[in-house]
Amino acid sequence: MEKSSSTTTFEQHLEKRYGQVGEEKRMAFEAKAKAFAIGELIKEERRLSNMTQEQLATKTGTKKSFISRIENGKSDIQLSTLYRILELGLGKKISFTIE
Amino acid sequence: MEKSSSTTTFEQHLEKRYGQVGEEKRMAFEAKAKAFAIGELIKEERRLSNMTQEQLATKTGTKKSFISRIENGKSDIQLSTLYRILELGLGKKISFTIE
DNA sequence: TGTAAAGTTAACGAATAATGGAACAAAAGA
DNA sequence: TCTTTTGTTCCATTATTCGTTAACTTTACA
Repeated sequence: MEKSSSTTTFEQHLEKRYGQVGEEKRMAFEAKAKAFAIGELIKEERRLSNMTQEQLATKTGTKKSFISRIENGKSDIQLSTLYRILELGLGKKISFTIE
Repeated sequence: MEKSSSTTTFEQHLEKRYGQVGEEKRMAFEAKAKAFAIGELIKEERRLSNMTQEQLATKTGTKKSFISRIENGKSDIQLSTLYRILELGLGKKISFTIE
């Protein structure tokens, strides 16, 4: 069920999570859904690394409560936070694709 | 000189801008350099779209001064800001790759 | 050259992310 | 079931982005 490594567009995440919806409705929760999608990605990677939220938190110098909020898309995090979690915490390389 | 569309890792951006450097030195300015790299990406895309900072700012509901700060890596922006600029402002789709 | 357009920087409040702690809920194991 | 681990939510405080104006610098071009 877990993907081991992936390129995931936000649209794909939306699709996977909410299914096909109208363009208008989509716009409504897009921002929230995107934050959620990033969180989902982090959660997946963390689990693949066999880490608890607390371990990830310790490694990135924060607390498990913060990790939880991020994974559940409840925080509009800064780019540096994203890097810290993914690279420092999970040892992953992250890159952007713009098209 | 301008790339029309691209997948760019932060490392590639670092290489392009600072050349090969020692691992320790790199760590020192990594965060700053990454913010800068994102800014560079945005600047490239904006220029390819033949827009001024002011036009981009208007389109995304902010001011040119803020766009300038972002493009020059002086602000550790939030994810929502990144989407707003790239998608709403420049009509680009952005996706992440984690490896 | 001079002038206007485009871009940069500083400074300021307002909004909000980041942080830490604690209490609670859910999941996993014995 | 009981116990422990793991994860979630809430609260208060601190730190920083965001939005904005204004002044300054650089670039473009007649």
